[in-house]
Amino acid sequence: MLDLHLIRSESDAVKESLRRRGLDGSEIDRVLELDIEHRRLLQRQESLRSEVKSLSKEVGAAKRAGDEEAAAAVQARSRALGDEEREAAHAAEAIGAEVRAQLLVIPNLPSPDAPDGAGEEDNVELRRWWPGIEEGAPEPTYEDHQRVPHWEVGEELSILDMERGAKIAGSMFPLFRGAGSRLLRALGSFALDSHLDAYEEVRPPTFALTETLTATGHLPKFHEEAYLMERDDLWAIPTAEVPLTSFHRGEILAEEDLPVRLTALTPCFRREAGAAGRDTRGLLRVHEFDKVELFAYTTPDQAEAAHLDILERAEQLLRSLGLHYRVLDLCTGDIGGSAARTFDLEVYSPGVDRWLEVSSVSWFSDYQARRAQVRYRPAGGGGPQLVHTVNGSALAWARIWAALVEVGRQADGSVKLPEVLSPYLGGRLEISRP
RNA sequence: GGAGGGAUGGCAGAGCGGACGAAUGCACCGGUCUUGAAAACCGGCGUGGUGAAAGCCACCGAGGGUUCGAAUCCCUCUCCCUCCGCCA
Repeated sequence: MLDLHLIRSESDAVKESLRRRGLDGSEIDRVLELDIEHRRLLQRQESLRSEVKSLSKEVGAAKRAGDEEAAAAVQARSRALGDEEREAAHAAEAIGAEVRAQLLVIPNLPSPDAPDGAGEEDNVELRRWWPGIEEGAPEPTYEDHQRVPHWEVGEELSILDMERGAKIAGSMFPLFRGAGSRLLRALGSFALDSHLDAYEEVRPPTFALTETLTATGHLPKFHEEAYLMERDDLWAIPTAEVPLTSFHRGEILAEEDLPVRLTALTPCFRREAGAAGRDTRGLLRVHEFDKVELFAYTTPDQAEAAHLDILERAEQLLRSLGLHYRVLDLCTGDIGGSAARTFDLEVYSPGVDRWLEVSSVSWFSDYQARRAQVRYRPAGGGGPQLVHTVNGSALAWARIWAALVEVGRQADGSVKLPEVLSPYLGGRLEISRP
């Protein structure tokens, strides 16, 4: 969430910044209004409280002096004030809760560097890459045998079985089998191994508490998007960003320990509630998929470098897999609520003739850190400061799987996989008809 | 799942109804001493809210309650430890 002090002192600048996201500023006015009332009530409560406390001390002193009569008199006064104080406290608490609820749904301020725009169509393509581009190869065109959607390739080769997935869990829960299942596992291991030079591998829980999803900004606003296990009040994580952001929740880190870099391979669960009926085929949009996440807690000064490091690592994975991709700089209208700046990576999928989002690399400034209360003690002294958080997918593997089997499809229907995966596939880089 | 024991500042650990935001030790930061360091000694050393400031308020796992007054008493919950049962 945003800093309430900043909203008070720079309300016009905050509104101006949020206007770039298409907000009209009324939510800021609402917070300011509530905040003024909250502080008024708080002051009243605190002064009553202060008086009760000093009277209580008088009672103690009188009793010690053996003056029971005086003690009883002061007690009576204090009791009356105490009742008043309780009322004031409830009033202050109620409106304080409103302030917090309102703050929780106000999105982050976009970075000044993020391009302006209203929606997806205004995102800025920064660059494209394809195999051989460095040697001057032209942007690839694709053969007819590559123009087969992955769900058909998957069925032909018995490596993806959406029907059985649906039988087990309902539609949009994929089931990989045989060489397809092994390919998915290979991709995850390959990605994790690629980052162990700088990132600590973590295997976090797959379910998380409400607080944990609130810390990243997934709650309260997007509760429709996440699976909830009501009986135990646990949410299925929509991304490893959720548990990783809470790894240090409520902690104060030493500046010397920053940046803290973590990576995790987890399943990700999404209800896709707003997307009913769209992209229902194959792996374009599924309720469960595996993803490797790269994550860092940083000082504000380290954030940009950490953000670019994750972007570079995600791109490097795509290049080593030989996939045709593009990098988008998301416009202010398309950036997620918690982020200040986001780059998306999209892979070209010849079988469905679309660019598929396989990574989203975001800088959250202190927005999530404030919600999660993750701070660091500056080495030069002074009070604790909020860290910055950055993260990015590296990568969303179901969609990569889809692109690989389409791009790698040969004229005879078999699929050729990239060389880098050889160690993870026992040297079997070809998938052919069973 | 059953039975017990815990949770206090960065760490360890006292306090168990009034002068306690909290003893003491360690760690840490200044200073004295020293050629320098160590030791010793002196001083400092939590977080947040509110206020122009002085100050005031909150926080002893979390949430409720009792009381003039709660770290301390009561209730609920969470987590940790020990033992038993069950289990991949």
